[in-house]
Amino acid sequence: MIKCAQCKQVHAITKAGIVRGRQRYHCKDCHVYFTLPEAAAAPVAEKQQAMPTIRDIATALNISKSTVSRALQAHSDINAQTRKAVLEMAQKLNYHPNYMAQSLVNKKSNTIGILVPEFVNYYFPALIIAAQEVAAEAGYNVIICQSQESAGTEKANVDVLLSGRVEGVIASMTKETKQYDHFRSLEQHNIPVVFFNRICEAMNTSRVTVNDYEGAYKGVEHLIKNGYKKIAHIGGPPSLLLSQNRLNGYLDALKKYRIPVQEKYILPYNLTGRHATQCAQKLLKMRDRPDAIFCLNDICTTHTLFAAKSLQIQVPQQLGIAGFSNNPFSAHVEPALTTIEQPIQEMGRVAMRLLIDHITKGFGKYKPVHRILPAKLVVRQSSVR
Amino acid sequence: MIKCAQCKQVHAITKAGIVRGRQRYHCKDCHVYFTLPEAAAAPVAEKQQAMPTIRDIATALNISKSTVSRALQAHSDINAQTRKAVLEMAQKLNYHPNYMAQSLVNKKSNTIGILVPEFVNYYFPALIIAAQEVAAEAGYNVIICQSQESAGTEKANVDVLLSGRVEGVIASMTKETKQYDHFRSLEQHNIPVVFFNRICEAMNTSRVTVNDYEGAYKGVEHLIKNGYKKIAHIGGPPSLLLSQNRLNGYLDALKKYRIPVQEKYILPYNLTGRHATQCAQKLLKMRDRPDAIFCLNDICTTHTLFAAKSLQIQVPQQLGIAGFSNNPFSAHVEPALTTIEQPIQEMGRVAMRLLIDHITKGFGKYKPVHRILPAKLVVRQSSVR
DNA sequence: GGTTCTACCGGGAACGTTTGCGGTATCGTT
DNA sequence: AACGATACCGCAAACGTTCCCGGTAGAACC
Repeated sequence: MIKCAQCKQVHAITKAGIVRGRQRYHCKDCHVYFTLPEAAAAPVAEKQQAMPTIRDIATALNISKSTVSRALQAHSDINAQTRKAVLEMAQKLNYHPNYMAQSLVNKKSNTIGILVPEFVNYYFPALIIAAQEVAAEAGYNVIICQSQESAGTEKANVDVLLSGRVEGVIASMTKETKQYDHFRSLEQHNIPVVFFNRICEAMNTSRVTVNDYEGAYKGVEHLIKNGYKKIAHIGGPPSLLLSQNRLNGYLDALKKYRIPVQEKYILPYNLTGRHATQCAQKLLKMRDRPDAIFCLNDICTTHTLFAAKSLQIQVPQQLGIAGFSNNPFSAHVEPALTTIEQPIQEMGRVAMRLLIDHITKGFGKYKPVHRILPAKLVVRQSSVR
Repeated sequence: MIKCAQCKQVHAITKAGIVRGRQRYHCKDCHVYFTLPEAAAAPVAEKQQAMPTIRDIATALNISKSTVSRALQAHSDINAQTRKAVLEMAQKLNYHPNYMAQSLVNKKSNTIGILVPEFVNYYFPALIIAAQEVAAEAGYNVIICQSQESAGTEKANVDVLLSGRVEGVIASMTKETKQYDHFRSLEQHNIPVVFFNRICEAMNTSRVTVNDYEGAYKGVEHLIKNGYKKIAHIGGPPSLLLSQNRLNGYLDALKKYRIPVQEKYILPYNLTGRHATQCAQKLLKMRDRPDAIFCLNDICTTHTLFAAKSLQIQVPQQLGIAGFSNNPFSAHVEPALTTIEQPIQEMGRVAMRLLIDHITKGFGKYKPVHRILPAKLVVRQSSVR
């Protein structure tokens, strides 16, 4: 129950925007706007005196702050002695330059945005950390945004990145994103974007993906060569390019080996574990049951494996399964999963390196490139009988 | 080969500090300081014109920037029409407030530091992402720093955080950190710190750990109750409190069940996979071989398992093993590992929530708390015969 | 002794915000 | 008609930097 800051009443309060993360309220009676006082300036006031500035150094040494600034930057026309004195005083006062003030005047935030749909799976966290690492080496901080598979929050996240004045963004789209205005808005502000994994076809930006088509092709080919003949595919949301590419790899492998495509064997799943299980069960309970399933990813493969086990279907004897990603657990389940290795960390590093390259080269001067990392087939027990 | 920016010679160049992440050089002949030109101001200049400010909105509407600022904040004494006009113009110009300028005047960075030793294992990335998530919900960005198990870079990282004017830090120490001046310096600047996992005993800050002692005790007790009698322990670096606590749990469990402690059965390992294997082999090649090993973590347990397999030692018949952490793969190796579950994500969330609580309460007003999350025994095949 | 050059330093504007304080209409009241 | 209250808006300082421009001292030169 929020009370008005003035009349102390509750009844006429409405929310009125958010300022710097804090909810702002409006009292229709008093016509007054206010935020809750709690996290007010109290701790800040204390903090302030503790943080010295170049001005403090300057007055302590009785010189100007211009000189201090230059001394700290090792600028050429500063006497060695004064420079020494400044550095010592900075040390003594425990001075730390204020990055935000520097960024403001330099018009350079040293910040890069990372925009991903979710954190629940192993994939994105691992990639983010790898990307963050190369950003840090290049002197950049990162702002991490999670769109939670919602196009709306994705848009809001781009606003945050814009306000943070990020110098570039690496991004992976939501599965429901169909409007690209927010990404275009980055482009308009000359902020380079590199898409990875879930790329945006409509945008002419750099991209890094794994070779989804080839990976799926190899996986299905492997199943065929191991004698499986009725190969199903649990795929991904058709909106994602990677789903399409993997599906095409699946289809072309069948075509190549003259295996007729059965529509009923192709199921798109919505990337949730529940649905993966449902799809697997649906396939496995068919009268004309497939004898192999190629899954979109290892999460899906694992659910398929468990579904098969609970239906007393032997893997790999009665059912061959293979997936995509080579998640860390994939080698350790029983039987171990055949999969297409996706170099997660490497993707993150490559995307970040590309982006930093674009940033330093300048927005106008680079040609977008599409880096396709090879997809390697890793054969384990789940597909070999 | 760096050439002087002036004389174009190479011989008299020395490094002279770093400015905003870029190496600065000094030519002793020309007495000139310079940085490499590449990443210069060129792209920035383009970027500038594209980013509107409140001034742009003000001139477009022929009002003052104060009014614009207040309108954007939904301040009380702004006319509804002008406010509407401002918001529309902001929309039209694609305005985004500059967070750095706001931070500068508000003396509030809305940033939190995360300081961890490494990214190679599953543990820290998972925890970071979980912590970042709750920070984001509260309107904070994070700066992630990796000390790479080096006390020196840990210190340097704290400087970065200080310069970023972070409002708080969650941290996990390096295994070699013995000086705490850098953490004290955070304290001096009234920046709250919450340690997790690898806590700093010397500092009176909040802490969140898993109950290491109890976990180890339960694990060893479980081994004893399953008939193992010669139980070894591959522990961690003695410098870390968690190593000590787990060791004590191990010792007390033995004591409780009147099993004599054998010094030779206790090996500290340095957290690398190689060394884990070495320790396991050393134990398993003893004449008086232990019949069970309790490991510091599941990484170590896995190496121990593989060492046993390669020595043809049957697990769990000839050797019982158990570990700590419940890594995602632990359930899937063969045999599945008995382990002490460590709620990683929960630790990250708890630490971040505690920190934000401290920040909003104000530095002076909170009492440090020690949150000890329960350690749950997860029994699987590796320890049951 | 005047001139030029070099080495070094300071003043002050600028970056994009917020906000205290003061100002000016407008309106109702007496 | 004079007054105060109210509603709304602008001026300018401040946040902590960087950097252009100018200034001054001493040295070197003719």
